[in-house]
Amino acid sequence: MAKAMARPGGRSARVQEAVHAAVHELDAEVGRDALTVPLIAARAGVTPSTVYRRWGDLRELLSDVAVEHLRPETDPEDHGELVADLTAWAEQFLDEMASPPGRAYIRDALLGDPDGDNAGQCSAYAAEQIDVILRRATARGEQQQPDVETVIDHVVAPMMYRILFRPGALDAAYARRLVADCLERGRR
Amino acid sequence: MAKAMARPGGRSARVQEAVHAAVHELDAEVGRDALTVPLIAARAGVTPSTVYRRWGDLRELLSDVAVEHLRPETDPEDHGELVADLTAWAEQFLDEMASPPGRAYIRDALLGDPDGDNAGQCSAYAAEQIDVILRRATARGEQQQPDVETVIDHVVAPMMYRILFRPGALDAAYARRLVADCLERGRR
DNA sequence: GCAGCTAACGCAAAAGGTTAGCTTTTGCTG
DNA sequence: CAGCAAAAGCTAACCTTTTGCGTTAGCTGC
Repeated sequence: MAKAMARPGGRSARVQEAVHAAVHELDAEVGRDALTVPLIAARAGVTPSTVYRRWGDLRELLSDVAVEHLRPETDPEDHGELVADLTAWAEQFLDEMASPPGRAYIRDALLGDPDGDNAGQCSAYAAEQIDVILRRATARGEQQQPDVETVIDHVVAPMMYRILFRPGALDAAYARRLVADCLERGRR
Repeated sequence: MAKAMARPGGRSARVQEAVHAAVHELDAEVGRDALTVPLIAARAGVTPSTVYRRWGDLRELLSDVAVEHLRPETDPEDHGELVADLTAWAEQFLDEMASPPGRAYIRDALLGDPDGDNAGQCSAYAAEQIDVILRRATARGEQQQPDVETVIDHVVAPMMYRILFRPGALDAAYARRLVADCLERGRR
């Protein structure tokens, strides 16, 4: 997330946008590992010292950009039933997060984040999506749902843990199993 | 984890040890953020280029050192019963990992780890400890245990997820609850 | 609108970190 | 003990990062 700006409108906002755009462009052109602050600054039409003063260093800048990529663009799809909604969402989440670019964004977001704000934001995104799904189920009158924290602990956390700490492959079946276990838990 | 050395004995080993020792000393003296490759190299009696050639950059070196810190020193304590063993281990694990130095080591380990080897090693440490606890329970004749993967998914993963992605506080009660839920799962 | 104020940016120089080519040392092997 | 190759030393160029100072641009109150 962008740092709180004392002057949200005007030049500050333009600079921030230009820098973020430059990161996107150069990431696509030269690749994530070849990014440097002077390179990004030149593309953004800004001096390097501006970037250093605003973001501190390259890692914090990339962390900000990564969080933008991890923000979900739409609400989860409605399949008419809690199990289906949650399963579909978990499958898509795992698919996106476990992909090479997904892993890179997660790492960047966690990496350049001294106070944990960006990481907290990532978690909040997932929590919001889950909350939407659970509220929908409530509106339908479905009973015995788990709460958001339970879903995070038993569905999101295992997937993220494996993405970060386990080299191996992850498939949709794993996501389905986690969701099934989690819902069964609430019914027993 | 140290890179595989073509010549495990002799100078290579001495250099590696000197550099690791220098990191430990300087970390204590000047603090984690003031560490630089030239500084570490000077303390280790080595030229910077040696460090760059062996480790690539500072982050990979710190990642290696962090994994050493995260290696458990002893087997988990034996309390005579699976529930007690697992609960005590989880409480201690959470306590260590959620502490400021613990978080710093986790971040360092994940950070300078292009291929995920170091992160995998961290996960393997936890898996080994859990395996010891479960084998003990088997030896006692306790039935209906979860397997290692289940404990990782439902106990380790939630704790690590919250440490990494949630700014908030974590207490021993959370660890106890996760263990209790996990064992109950196996018994239903 | 038009001063006055200050945060944010540009510029440039200095300091420090990183890389690369080449030489020397060191440990293994026959 | 002689030959070989891996690893470390050395040095110089390169790039990144920091820092101080002058300038611009957006707010605020009149």
